[in-house]
Amino acid sequence: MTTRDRILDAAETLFAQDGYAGVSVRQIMSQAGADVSLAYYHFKSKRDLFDQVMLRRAEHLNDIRLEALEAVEKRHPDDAPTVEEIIGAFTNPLLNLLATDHEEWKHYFRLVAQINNSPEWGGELMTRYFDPLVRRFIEALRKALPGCSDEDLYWSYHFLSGALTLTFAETGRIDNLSGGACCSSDMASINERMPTFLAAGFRALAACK
Amino acid sequence: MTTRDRILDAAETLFAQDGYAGVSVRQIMSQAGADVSLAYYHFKSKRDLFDQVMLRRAEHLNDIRLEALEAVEKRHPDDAPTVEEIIGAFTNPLLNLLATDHEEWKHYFRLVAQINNSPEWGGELMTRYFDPLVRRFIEALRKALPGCSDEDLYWSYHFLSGALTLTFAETGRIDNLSGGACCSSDMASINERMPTFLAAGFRALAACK
DNA sequence: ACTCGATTTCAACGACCGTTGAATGTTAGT
DNA sequence: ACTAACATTCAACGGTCGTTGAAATCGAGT
Repeated sequence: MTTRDRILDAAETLFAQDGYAGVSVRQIMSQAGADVSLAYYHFKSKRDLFDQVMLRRAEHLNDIRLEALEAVEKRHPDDAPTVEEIIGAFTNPLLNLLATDHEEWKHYFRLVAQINNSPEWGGELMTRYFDPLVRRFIEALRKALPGCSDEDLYWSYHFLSGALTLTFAETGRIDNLSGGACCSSDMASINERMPTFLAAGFRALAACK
Repeated sequence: MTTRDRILDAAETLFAQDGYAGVSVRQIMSQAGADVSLAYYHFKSKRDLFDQVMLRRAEHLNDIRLEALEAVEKRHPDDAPTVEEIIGAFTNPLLNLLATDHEEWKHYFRLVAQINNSPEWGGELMTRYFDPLVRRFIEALRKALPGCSDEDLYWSYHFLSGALTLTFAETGRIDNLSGGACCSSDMASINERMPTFLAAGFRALAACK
Protein backbone atom coordinates (compact mmCIF):
# COMPACT_ATOMS: atom_id res chain seq x y z
CA MET A 1 0.00 0.00 0.00
CA THR A 2 1.28 3.42 -0.96
CA THR A 3 2.16 6.00 1.66
CA ARG A 4 -0.55 8.30 0.41
CA ASP A 5 -3.13 5.59 1.06
CA ARG A 6 -1.78 4.87 4.52
CA ILE A 7 -2.13 8.55 5.35
CA LEU A 8 -5.69 8.59 4.03
CA ASP A 9 -6.57 5.49 6.06
CA ALA A 10 -5.12 6.89 9.26
CA ALA A 11 -6.81 10.23 8.70
CA GLU A 12 -10.13 8.56 7.99
CA THR A 13 -10.01 6.52 11.17
CA LEU A 14 -8.97 9.41 13.40
CA PHE A 15 -11.27 12.02 11.85
CA ALA A 16 -14.16 9.59 12.26
CA GLN A 17 -13.31 9.16 15.92
CA ASP A 18 -12.63 12.72 17.04
CA GLY A 19 -13.70 15.02 14.21
CA TYR A 20 -11.63 17.30 12.05
CA ALA A 21 -10.52 19.68 14.78
CA GLY A 22 -10.00 16.89 17.30
CA VAL A 23 -7.13 15.32 15.40
CA SER A 24 -3.70 16.77 14.69
CA VAL A 25 -1.64 16.14 11.60
CA ARG A 26 1.03 14.76 13.89
CA GLN A 27 -1.37 12.12 15.26
CA ILE A 28 -2.38 11.11 11.75
CA MET A 29 1.18 10.76 10.55
CA SER A 30 2.18 8.90 13.66
CA GLN A 31 -0.59 6.35 13.05
CA ALA A 32 0.39 6.20 9.38
CA GLY A 33 3.99 5.56 10.41
CA ALA A 34 5.46 8.44 8.44
CA ASP A 35 7.07 11.80 9.06
CA VAL A 36 4.85 14.81 9.72
CA SER A 37 6.03 16.79 6.75
CA LEU A 38 5.07 14.00 4.37
CA ALA A 39 1.48 15.03 4.93
CA TYR A 40 2.32 18.31 3.19
CA TYR A 41 4.16 16.59 0.40
CA HIS A 42 1.16 14.44 -0.52
CA PHE A 43 -1.55 16.98 0.35
CA LYS A 44 -1.81 20.74 0.22
CA SER A 45 -2.99 21.18 3.78
CA LYS A 46 -4.84 19.47 6.61
CA ARG A 47 -8.09 20.63 5.09
CA ASP A 48 -7.13 19.25 1.67
CA LEU A 49 -6.30 15.90 3.30
CA PHE A 50 -9.75 15.91 4.86
CA ASP A 51 -11.40 16.61 1.50
CA GLN A 52 -9.51 13.76 -0.13
CA VAL A 53 -10.63 11.40 2.63
CA MET A 54 -14.22 12.33 1.88
CA LEU A 55 -13.84 12.15 -1.90
CA ARG A 56 -12.07 8.81 -2.05
CA ARG A 57 -15.07 6.74 -1.03
CA ALA A 58 -17.87 9.09 -2.05
CA GLU A 59 -17.32 8.45 -5.75
CA HIS A 60 -17.40 4.68 -5.39
CA LEU A 61 -20.45 4.90 -3.16
CA ASN A 62 -22.31 7.04 -5.68
CA ASP A 63 -21.41 4.59 -8.44
CA ILE A 64 -22.72 1.46 -6.76
CA ARG A 65 -25.83 3.19 -5.50
CA LEU A 66 -26.63 4.33 -9.00
CA GLU A 67 -26.05 0.80 -10.29
CA ALA A 68 -28.41 -0.57 -7.66
CA LEU A 69 -31.10 1.93 -8.61
CA GLU A 70 -30.75 1.20 -12.31
CA ALA A 71 -30.95 -2.52 -11.65
CA VAL A 72 -34.19 -2.03 -9.75
CA GLU A 73 -35.61 0.12 -12.54
CA LYS A 74 -34.61 -2.45 -15.16
CA ARG A 75 -36.71 -5.02 -13.32
CA HIS A 76 -39.72 -2.74 -13.89
CA PRO A 77 -39.76 -1.94 -17.61
CA ASP A 78 -43.44 -0.95 -17.56
CA ASP A 79 -44.39 0.23 -14.07
CA ALA A 80 -42.45 2.11 -11.40
CA PRO A 81 -40.47 0.25 -8.70
CA THR A 82 -41.94 0.28 -5.20
CA VAL A 83 -40.78 2.73 -2.56
CA GLU A 84 -39.22 -0.16 -0.65
CA GLU A 85 -37.18 -1.21 -3.67
CA ILE A 86 -35.88 2.32 -4.25
CA ILE A 87 -34.94 2.81 -0.61
CA GLY A 88 -33.37 -0.62 -0.67
CA ALA A 89 -31.21 0.48 -3.59
CA PHE A 90 -30.10 3.40 -1.43
CA THR A 91 -29.31 1.39 1.71
CA ASN A 92 -28.32 -2.08 0.48
CA PRO A 93 -25.00 -0.96 -1.03
CA LEU A 94 -23.99 0.38 2.39
CA LEU A 95 -25.04 -2.85 4.08
CA ASN A 96 -23.08 -4.91 1.57
CA LEU A 97 -19.95 -2.79 1.97
CA LEU A 98 -20.13 -3.10 5.73
CA ALA A 99 -20.81 -6.83 5.54
CA THR A 100 -17.83 -7.56 3.30
CA ASP A 101 -15.29 -4.81 4.09
CA HIS A 102 -16.47 -3.70 7.50
CA GLU A 103 -13.20 -2.24 8.76
CA GLU A 104 -12.65 -0.39 5.51
CA TRP A 105 -15.96 1.42 5.47
CA LYS A 106 -17.21 1.80 9.01
CA HIS A 107 -14.93 4.72 9.77
CA TYR A 108 -16.07 6.50 6.63
CA PHE A 109 -19.74 6.17 7.56
CA ARG A 110 -18.99 7.49 11.02
CA LEU A 111 -17.36 10.48 9.43
CA VAL A 112 -20.28 11.10 7.09
CA ALA A 113 -22.67 11.01 10.05
CA GLN A 114 -20.73 13.74 11.80
CA ILE A 115 -20.49 15.85 8.66
CA ASN A 116 -24.18 15.50 7.95
CA ASN A 117 -25.07 16.76 11.42
CA SER A 118 -22.55 19.59 11.55
CA PRO A 119 -23.95 23.05 10.82
CA GLU A 120 -20.51 24.15 9.70
CA TRP A 121 -20.11 21.49 7.02
CA GLY A 122 -23.36 19.57 6.77
CA GLY A 123 -25.06 21.96 4.41
CA GLU A 124 -22.24 22.35 1.96
CA LEU A 125 -20.20 19.15 2.01
CA MET A 126 -23.11 16.73 1.79
CA THR A 127 -24.45 18.80 -1.07
CA ARG A 128 -21.14 18.74 -2.89
CA TYR A 129 -20.51 15.02 -2.56
CA PHE A 130 -23.94 13.43 -2.72
CA ASP A 131 -26.51 15.78 -4.22
CA PRO A 132 -26.55 14.60 -7.86
CA LEU A 133 -27.17 11.04 -6.77
CA VAL A 134 -29.74 12.02 -4.16
CA ARG A 135 -31.67 14.03 -6.74
CA ARG A 136 -31.68 10.99 -8.98
CA PHE A 137 -33.19 8.90 -6.16
CA ILE A 138 -35.79 11.54 -5.40
CA GLU A 139 -36.89 11.49 -9.02
CA ALA A 140 -37.35 7.74 -8.79
CA LEU A 141 -39.34 8.17 -5.58
CA ARG A 142 -41.49 10.82 -7.21
CA LYS A 143 -42.53 8.29 -9.84
CA ALA A 144 -43.27 5.68 -7.19
CA LEU A 145 -45.41 8.15 -5.26
CA PRO A 146 -47.50 9.93 -7.88
CA GLY A 147 -49.12 13.11 -6.62
CA CYS A 148 -46.66 13.51 -3.74
CA SER A 149 -45.64 17.15 -3.32
CA ASP A 150 -42.04 18.31 -3.62
CA GLU A 151 -42.00 19.43 -0.01
CA ASP A 152 -43.17 16.05 1.24
CA LEU A 153 -40.55 14.31 -0.87
CA TYR A 154 -37.69 16.48 0.35
CA TRP A 155 -38.72 16.32 4.00
CA SER A 156 -39.17 12.57 3.76
CA TYR A 157 -35.70 12.22 2.32
CA HIS A 158 -34.36 14.46 5.07
CA PHE A 159 -35.84 12.17 7.75
CA LEU A 160 -34.39 9.19 5.89
CA SER A 161 -31.00 10.86 5.78
CA GLY A 162 -30.98 11.46 9.53
CA ALA A 163 -32.06 7.92 10.37
CA LEU A 164 -29.57 6.45 7.93
CA THR A 165 -26.49 8.37 8.97
CA LEU A 166 -27.11 7.84 12.67
CA THR A 167 -27.70 4.13 12.15
CA PHE A 168 -24.54 3.61 10.12
CA ALA A 169 -22.49 5.71 12.51
CA GLU A 170 -22.59 2.74 14.91
CA THR A 171 -22.21 4.91 17.97
CA GLY A 172 -23.26 2.20 20.39
CA ARG A 173 -26.21 4.28 21.52
CA ILE A 174 -28.84 1.66 20.71
CA ASP A 175 -26.75 -0.96 22.50
CA ASN A 176 -26.87 1.09 25.70
CA LEU A 177 -30.50 2.10 25.36
CA SER A 178 -31.73 -1.42 24.70
CA GLY A 179 -29.60 -2.95 27.43
CA GLY A 180 -27.92 -5.17 24.86
CA ALA A 181 -31.10 -6.32 23.10
CA CYS A 182 -30.00 -4.48 19.94
CA CYS A 183 -26.52 -4.13 18.49
CA SER A 184 -25.27 -1.16 16.44
CA SER A 185 -23.32 -3.37 14.07
CA ASP A 186 -26.06 -5.94 13.48
CA MET A 187 -26.56 -5.31 9.77
CA ALA A 188 -29.17 -8.04 9.38
CA SER A 189 -31.44 -6.34 11.91
CA ILE A 190 -31.01 -3.02 10.13
CA ASN A 191 -31.68 -4.57 6.74
CA GLU A 192 -34.92 -6.12 7.98
CA ARG A 193 -36.23 -2.88 9.42
CA MET A 194 -34.90 0.29 7.86
CA PRO A 195 -36.47 0.11 4.37
CA THR A 196 -39.82 -0.96 5.85
CA PHE A 197 -39.80 1.84 8.42
CA LEU A 198 -38.77 4.55 5.97
CA ALA A 199 -40.99 3.44 3.09
CA ALA A 200 -44.00 3.57 5.41
CA GLY A 201 -43.04 7.13 6.33
CA PHE A 202 -42.78 8.19 2.69
CA ARG A 203 -46.17 6.65 1.94
CA ALA A 204 -47.83 8.27 4.94
CA LEU A 205 -46.63 11.73 3.92
CA ALA A 206 -47.58 11.21 0.29
CA ALA A 207 -51.06 10.05 1.28
CA CYS A 208 -51.75 12.88 3.74
CA LYS A 209 -52.86 15.81 1.58
CA MET B 1 -27.10 37.90 33.61
CA THR B 2 -24.38 36.30 35.69
CA THR B 3 -20.90 35.75 34.31
CA ARG B 4 -21.28 32.02 34.65
CA ASP B 5 -24.33 32.15 32.38
CA ARG B 6 -22.59 34.31 29.82
CA ILE B 7 -19.80 31.76 29.68
CA LEU B 8 -22.29 28.94 29.24
CA ASP B 9 -24.09 30.83 26.47
CA ALA B 10 -20.90 31.58 24.59
CA ALA B 11 -19.68 28.01 25.00
CA GLU B 12 -23.00 26.63 23.79
CA THR B 13 -22.99 28.76 20.66
CA LEU B 14 -19.39 28.02 19.76
CA PHE B 15 -19.45 24.30 20.61
CA ALA B 16 -22.60 23.96 18.49
CA GLN B 17 -20.84 25.63 15.56
CA ASP B 18 -17.44 23.95 15.59
CA GLY B 19 -17.61 21.06 18.03
CA TYR B 20 -15.78 20.54 21.31
CA ALA B 21 -12.29 20.31 19.88
CA GLY B 22 -12.92 23.07 17.36
CA VAL B 23 -13.30 25.77 19.99
CA SER B 24 -10.70 27.10 22.41
CA VAL B 25 -11.38 28.31 25.92
CA ARG B 26 -9.92 31.64 24.83
CA GLN B 27 -12.50 31.98 22.04
CA ILE B 28 -15.30 31.20 24.46
CA MET B 29 -14.14 33.73 27.04
CA SER B 30 -13.57 36.35 24.39
CA GLN B 31 -17.17 35.96 23.19
CA ALA B 32 -18.34 35.98 26.80
CA GLY B 33 -16.38 39.19 27.41
CA ALA B 34 -14.40 37.90 30.34
CA ASP B 35 -10.85 36.90 31.16
CA VAL B 36 -9.62 33.44 30.17
CA SER B 37 -8.85 32.32 33.67
CA LEU B 38 -12.41 33.00 34.80
CA ALA B 39 -13.38 29.87 32.91
CA TYR B 40 -11.33 27.91 35.45
CA TYR B 41 -12.78 29.79 38.37
CA HIS B 42 -16.36 28.91 37.41
CA PHE B 43 -15.65 25.46 35.95
CA LYS B 44 -13.15 22.73 36.69
CA SER B 45 -11.94 22.34 33.13
CA LYS B 46 -12.93 22.76 29.50
CA ARG B 47 -14.54 19.35 29.62
CA ASP B 48 -16.50 20.26 32.75
CA LEU B 49 -17.71 23.43 31.06
CA PHE B 50 -18.90 21.30 28.16
CA ASP B 51 -20.77 18.96 30.49
CA GLN B 52 -22.50 21.87 32.20
CA VAL B 53 -23.58 23.24 28.81
CA MET B 54 -25.20 19.91 28.06
CA LEU B 55 -26.78 19.53 31.50
CA ARG B 56 -28.27 23.01 31.75
CA ARG B 57 -30.95 22.50 29.12
CA ALA B 58 -31.23 18.69 29.25
CA GLU B 59 -33.02 18.78 32.59
CA HIS B 60 -35.59 21.33 31.48
CA LEU B 61 -36.11 19.47 28.23
CA ASN B 62 -36.70 16.19 30.04
CA ASP B 63 -39.17 17.91 32.36
CA ILE B 64 -41.37 19.43 29.68
CA ARG B 65 -41.27 16.30 27.57
CA LEU B 66 -42.44 14.24 30.51
CA GLU B 67 -45.21 16.77 31.17
CA ALA B 68 -46.33 16.55 27.56
CA LEU B 69 -46.42 12.76 27.70
CA GLU B 70 -48.38 12.73 30.96
CA ALA B 71 -50.85 15.23 29.54
CA VAL B 72 -51.44 12.97 26.56
CA GLU B 73 -51.90 9.94 28.80
CA LYS B 74 -54.33 11.86 31.01
CA ARG B 75 -56.49 12.44 27.96
CA HIS B 76 -56.76 8.64 27.61
CA PRO B 77 -57.84 7.33 31.01
CA ASP B 78 -59.09 4.05 29.56
CA ASP B 79 -57.28 3.29 26.30
CA ALA B 80 -53.70 3.97 25.21
CA PRO B 81 -52.77 7.16 23.35
CA THR B 82 -52.02 6.82 19.65
CA VAL B 83 -48.48 6.56 18.33
CA GLU B 84 -48.86 9.99 16.76
CA GLU B 85 -49.80 11.53 20.09
CA ILE B 86 -46.84 9.99 21.88
CA ILE B 87 -44.38 11.05 19.21
CA GLY B 88 -46.00 14.48 19.25
CA ALA B 89 -45.32 14.67 22.98
CA PHE B 90 -41.67 13.95 22.17
CA THR B 91 -41.30 16.50 19.36
CA ASN B 92 -43.78 19.28 20.17
CA PRO B 93 -41.83 20.60 23.17
CA LEU B 94 -38.83 21.12 20.90
CA LEU B 95 -40.95 22.87 18.29
CA ASN B 96 -42.45 25.13 20.95
CA LEU B 97 -39.08 26.03 22.40
CA LEU B 98 -37.73 26.88 18.97
CA ALA B 99 -40.84 28.86 18.08
CA THR B 100 -40.73 31.02 21.22
CA ASP B 101 -37.03 31.15 22.19
CA HIS B 102 -35.40 30.26 18.92
CA GLU B 103 -32.01 31.86 19.55
CA GLU B 104 -31.82 30.32 23.01
CA TRP B 105 -32.37 26.76 21.96
CA LYS B 106 -31.22 26.34 18.39
CA HIS B 107 -27.54 26.16 19.33
CA TYR B 108 -28.30 23.52 21.92
CA PHE B 109 -30.11 21.32 19.42
CA ARG B 110 -27.25 21.66 16.99
CA LEU B 111 -24.93 20.51 19.71
CA VAL B 112 -27.12 17.52 20.58
CA ALA B 113 -27.18 16.49 16.92
CA GLN B 114 -23.40 16.41 16.81
CA ILE B 115 -23.13 14.52 20.08
CA ASN B 116 -25.72 11.98 19.01
CA ASN B 117 -23.77 11.20 15.84
CA SER B 118 -20.32 11.12 17.41
CA PRO B 119 -18.93 7.66 18.13
CA GLU B 120 -16.75 9.16 20.84
CA TRP B 121 -19.63 10.67 22.83
CA GLY B 122 -22.87 9.58 21.21
CA GLY B 123 -23.15 6.30 23.01
CA GLU B 124 -22.39 7.52 26.48
CA LEU B 125 -23.55 11.14 26.69
CA MET B 126 -26.96 10.65 25.12
CA THR B 127 -27.46 7.71 27.44
CA ARG B 128 -26.48 9.74 30.49
CA TYR B 129 -28.65 12.75 29.72
CA PHE B 130 -31.73 11.33 28.03
CA ASP B 131 -32.12 7.63 28.68
CA PRO B 132 -34.56 7.64 31.61
CA LEU B 133 -36.97 9.83 29.67
CA VAL B 134 -36.53 7.86 26.46
CA ARG B 135 -37.28 4.62 28.26
CA ARG B 136 -40.45 6.19 29.61
CA PHE B 137 -41.52 7.09 26.05
CA ILE B 138 -40.71 3.64 24.78
CA GLU B 139 -42.94 2.12 27.45
CA ALA B 140 -45.77 4.36 26.28
CA LEU B 141 -45.13 3.31 22.70
CA ARG B 142 -45.13 -0.33 23.70
CA LYS B 143 -48.67 0.08 25.04
CA ALA B 144 -49.76 1.87 21.87
CA LEU B 145 -48.31 -0.94 19.75
CA PRO B 146 -49.33 -4.18 21.48
CA GLY B 147 -47.39 -7.17 20.30
CA CYS B 148 -44.51 -5.11 18.96
CA SER B 149 -41.18 -6.74 19.76
CA ASP B 150 -38.51 -5.02 21.83
CA GLU B 151 -36.09 -5.00 18.93
CA ASP B 152 -38.61 -3.32 16.64
CA LEU B 153 -39.35 -0.71 19.29
CA TYR B 154 -35.69 0.12 19.92
CA TRP B 155 -34.78 0.24 16.26
CA SER B 156 -37.81 2.39 15.50
CA TYR B 157 -36.79 4.82 18.22
CA HIS B 158 -33.26 4.82 16.84
CA PHE B 159 -34.52 5.85 13.39
CA LEU B 160 -36.67 8.51 15.04
CA SER B 161 -33.68 9.78 16.96
CA GLY B 162 -31.59 10.17 13.81
CA ALA B 163 -34.33 11.93 11.90
CA LEU B 164 -35.11 14.20 14.83
CA THR B 165 -31.59 15.32 15.66
CA LEU B 166 -30.68 15.98 12.04
CA THR B 167 -33.88 17.94 11.48
CA PHE B 168 -33.43 20.13 14.55
CA ALA B 169 -29.76 20.68 13.78
CA GLU B 170 -30.88 23.08 11.04
CA THR B 171 -27.76 22.50 8.96
CA GLY B 172 -29.22 24.07 5.83
CA ARG B 173 -28.82 20.79 3.98
CA ILE B 174 -32.48 20.51 2.98
CA ASP B 175 -32.44 24.11 1.81
CA ASN B 176 -29.63 23.31 -0.63
CA LEU B 177 -31.04 19.97 -1.73
CA SER B 178 -34.51 21.32 -2.40
CA GLY B 179 -33.23 24.42 -4.17
CA GLY B 180 -35.03 26.59 -1.63
CA ALA B 181 -38.37 24.75 -1.72
CA CYS B 182 -37.85 23.65 1.91
CA CYS B 183 -36.34 25.60 4.77
CA SER B 184 -34.44 24.09 7.71
CA SER B 185 -36.00 26.47 10.19
CA ASP B 186 -39.59 26.12 8.99
CA MET B 187 -41.05 24.60 12.14
CA ALA B 188 -44.60 24.50 10.79
CA SER B 189 -43.51 22.24 7.92
CA ILE B 190 -41.69 19.96 10.34
CA ASN B 191 -44.65 19.83 12.69
CA GLU B 192 -46.97 18.81 9.88
CA ARG B 193 -44.75 15.99 8.71
CA MET B 194 -42.43 14.50 11.30
CA PRO B 195 -44.95 12.79 13.62
CA THR B 196 -46.89 11.42 10.65
CA PHE B 197 -43.76 10.07 8.97
CA LEU B 198 -42.33 8.50 12.12
CA ALA B 199 -45.60 7.07 13.44
CA ALA B 200 -46.13 5.30 10.12
CA GLY B 201 -42.67 3.80 10.46
CA PHE B 202 -43.37 2.52 13.97
CA ARG B 203 -46.65 0.97 12.82
CA ALA B 204 -45.08 -0.68 9.78
CA LEU B 205 -42.39 -2.35 11.90
CA ALA B 206 -44.89 -3.41 14.56
CA ALA B 207 -47.18 -4.92 11.94
CA CYS B 208 -44.44 -6.80 10.07
CA LYS B 209 -43.87 -9.98 12.08
C1' DA C 1 -13.03 51.32 59.07
C1' DC C 2 -12.26 46.33 58.75
C1' DT C 3 -12.70 41.85 57.40
C1' DC C 4 -13.59 37.98 54.73
C1' DG C 5 -15.20 35.54 51.02
C1' DA C 6 -16.44 35.75 46.22
C1' DT C 7 -15.02 37.45 41.88
C1' DT C 8 -11.83 39.18 38.51
C1' DT C 9 -7.27 40.46 36.45
C1' DC C 10 -2.54 39.62 34.91
C1' DA C 11 1.35 37.10 33.56
C1' DA C 12 3.13 33.02 32.64
C1' DC C 13 4.08 27.60 32.22
C1' DG C 14 5.17 23.80 29.02
C1' DA C 15 3.05 21.35 25.33
C1' DC C 16 1.34 21.04 21.02
C1' DC C 17 -0.47 23.18 16.71
C1' DG C 18 -0.18 23.68 11.17
C1' DT C 19 3.20 24.53 8.09
C1' DT C 20 7.76 25.20 5.68
C1' DG C 21 12.56 24.92 3.51
C1' DA C 22 16.53 22.71 2.91
C1' DA C 23 18.97 18.47 2.91
C1' DT C 24 18.89 13.53 1.98
C1' DG C 25 17.70 9.20 -0.03
C1' DT C 26 15.58 6.40 -3.82
C1' DT C 27 14.44 4.91 -8.38
C1' DA C 28 14.04 4.72 -13.48
C1' DG C 29 15.61 6.27 -18.02
C1' DT C 30 19.74 7.42 -20.69
C1' DA D 1 27.75 6.81 -14.39
C1' DC D 2 24.55 10.84 -14.77
C1' DT D 3 20.47 12.91 -14.43
C1' DA D 4 15.98 14.13 -13.14
C1' DA D 5 11.83 13.28 -10.87
C1' DC D 6 9.94 11.44 -6.90
C1' DA D 7 9.91 10.34 -1.95
C1' DT D 8 11.40 10.97 2.66
C1' DT D 9 13.82 13.01 6.76
C1' DC D 10 15.16 16.67 9.97
C1' DA D 11 14.93 20.86 12.32
C1' DA D 12 12.60 24.68 13.04
C1' DC D 13 9.12 29.02 12.65
C1' DG D 14 5.50 31.66 15.07
C1' DG D 15 1.27 30.90 17.18
C1' DT D 16 -2.20 28.86 20.05
C1' DC D 17 -3.53 25.45 23.32
C1' DG D 18 -5.38 24.16 28.38
C1' DT D 19 -4.26 25.39 32.75
C1' DT D 20 -2.36 27.71 36.98
C1' DG D 21 -0.87 30.83 40.97
C1' DA D 22 -0.58 35.15 42.85
C1' DA D 23 -2.24 39.59 43.15
C1' DA D 24 -5.96 42.97 42.80
C1' DT D 25 -10.86 44.33 43.24
C1' DC D 26 -15.40 44.15 44.95
C1' DG D 27 -19.48 43.88 48.27
C1' DA D 28 -21.89 42.52 52.41
C1' DG D 29 -21.74 41.96 57.45
C1' DT D 30 -19.57 43.69 61.67
